Amino acid sequence: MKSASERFEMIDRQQWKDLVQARLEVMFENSGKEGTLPPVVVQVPPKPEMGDLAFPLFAFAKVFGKSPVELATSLTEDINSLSDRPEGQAFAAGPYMNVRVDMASLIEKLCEKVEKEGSSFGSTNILDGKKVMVEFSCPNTNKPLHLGHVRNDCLGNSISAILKASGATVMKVNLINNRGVHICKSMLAYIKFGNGESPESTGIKGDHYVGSWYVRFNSWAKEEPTAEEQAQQMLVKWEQGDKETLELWKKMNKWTIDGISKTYEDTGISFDKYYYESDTYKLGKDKVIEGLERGVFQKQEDGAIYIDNSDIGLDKKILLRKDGTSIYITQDIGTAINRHEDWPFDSLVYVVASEQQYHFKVLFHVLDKLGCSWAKDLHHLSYGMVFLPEGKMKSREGTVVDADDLMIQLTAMAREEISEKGRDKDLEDPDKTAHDIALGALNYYMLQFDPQKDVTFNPKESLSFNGNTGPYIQYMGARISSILRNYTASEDLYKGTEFNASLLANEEEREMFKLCGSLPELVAKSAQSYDPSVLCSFLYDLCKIFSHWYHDNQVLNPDDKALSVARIQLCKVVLASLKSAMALIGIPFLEKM
RNA sequence: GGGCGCAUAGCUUAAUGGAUAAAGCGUAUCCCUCCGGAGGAUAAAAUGCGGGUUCGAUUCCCGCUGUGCCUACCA
Repeated sequence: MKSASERFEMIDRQQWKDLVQARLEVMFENSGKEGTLPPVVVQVPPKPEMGDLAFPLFAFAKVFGKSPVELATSLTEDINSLSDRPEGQAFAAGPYMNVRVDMASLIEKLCEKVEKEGSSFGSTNILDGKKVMVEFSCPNTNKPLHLGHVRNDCLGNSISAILKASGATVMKVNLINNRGVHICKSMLAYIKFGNGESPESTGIKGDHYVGSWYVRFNSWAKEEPTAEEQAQQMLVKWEQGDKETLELWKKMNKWTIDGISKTYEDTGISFDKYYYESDTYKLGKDKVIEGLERGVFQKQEDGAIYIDNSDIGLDKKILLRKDGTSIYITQDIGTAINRHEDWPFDSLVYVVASEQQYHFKVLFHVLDKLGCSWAKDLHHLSYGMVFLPEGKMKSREGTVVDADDLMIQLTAMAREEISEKGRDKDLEDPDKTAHDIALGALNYYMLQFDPQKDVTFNPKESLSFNGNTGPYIQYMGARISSILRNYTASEDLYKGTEFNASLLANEEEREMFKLCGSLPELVAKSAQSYDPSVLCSFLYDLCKIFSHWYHDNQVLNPDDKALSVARIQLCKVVLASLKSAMALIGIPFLEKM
């Protein structure tokens, strides 16, 4: 059976692979030797001039009693003598047999496909009919977003777009963490020292304003030993529904959420549904008790309910406190079950940092024990931590990279660069362009690495628009757009000239078509591995080849109309591929910049 | 202590068990009478240590060293 991604391949590797396997078997039979042949592997040669497909023959040397080099020679002869082989040429390359496929027909097919599919080029149907819920962001309402949240948001937003492009119906959900003792801390500091001020009266963005009281609490707590206790008492009052406490809580929550919403808006992040922890934190308690009654959980002597995880090699985990109140995992059990009842998903993806891997392992196991057949459909998209050169970011010590500050800084840098390059007069709205460039830089930076891996953010070195960056990608899009505008302006010159795909035959042109043609399988791959970085690499590779190519190859040349028309076709395919992939990783496309 | 990761050029990152380990930044040197130089070209520079599996290991296995996270009746 073919794997999902192979259905989108422009070059039919499977066909070649089957052919090679079949011919090797014939050769083996004719040799009269005994034994079984190992399976054929097909790979991509490391350099374009080595062809499009490669078949290493090392593994066959032993059974044939011949060197891989000899095998490559005879296999190549055999294959090239076949009249009904797929279009293309085989050639021996040391211990490999490589294949150069016939590009002209592939190019024509690809151009048609791109023309037909337009901005949806690259999408696939591997998840058709699937309902996928993606939970991400999940901020606390006691402080503004920092770089760690930004990685989460970019990933969640991008992976949702990628899943959608794979045919799934996606529900993006955010669970606002708006209760708990940490929330009470900023409230308490505000009561003590706030003097009734507000974001409006101080002109400070709401989330930053509340965050400043959280910081204030922590400095106060260093002098005041009862501070922590007072915060705890406030939480008790909150849980008892104390009117004044609730009112302040509502007011301050709104300040923060309004502020965070602005950040979302500013960074292109959106959700289909918001959940609030204050509404959901009690869910799950019944489920845990139910589990106890069914004997899948146990009760300690002091009354706390726990699950024994020794069957999966983990420690036991408390699920309900001895006083009967919920903890973090109790709530997650409840919300998962609740969500599945609300919107029966085929899959639920939690975008949460790797530090919570243990938590999710336990959570999924608990749900499985509770008899949720869909527990196997839960996926923790665990991403690595974002560190600064000095180490981990700490809110309390003020060593965080603030999300808003970062955007402001990037936007200012972009705006300055626009002026420096004298582009103001060419742009309709230089400020908006600057903002889009900042957004491109941010998203590309956050998504270019393997999500699993920790990243180090060096502010000085990371904030760049040159080299392997979002703006570089945007720039190539703008340059191609510019060429296409020039073409349109002089279209009369080229009227009546037919597109001839065989004029696009140099290595770079072949490479670009091959790359663009592989976009659907790359989108499928990024969906299956929950990894947008695949698309970042695609974009960068494509732009790099295009940059080099158009530096040496004039696209528009009235003296050679056929060549110009062919190259314009290439530009169109590249541009469509860029646009599609950029949309999936949140890089705004710019006609001009 | 136990569990889960990670270790590739000076720095930040790539590389389905296969061909000369790929880029960006930084460094050095070139290129605008050429569709917009946020560009292009050239150069120096790397698989932590020790075993194993394999025809072949950056990739898989074991040990060591270093490093990060988790190991709450916090979230």
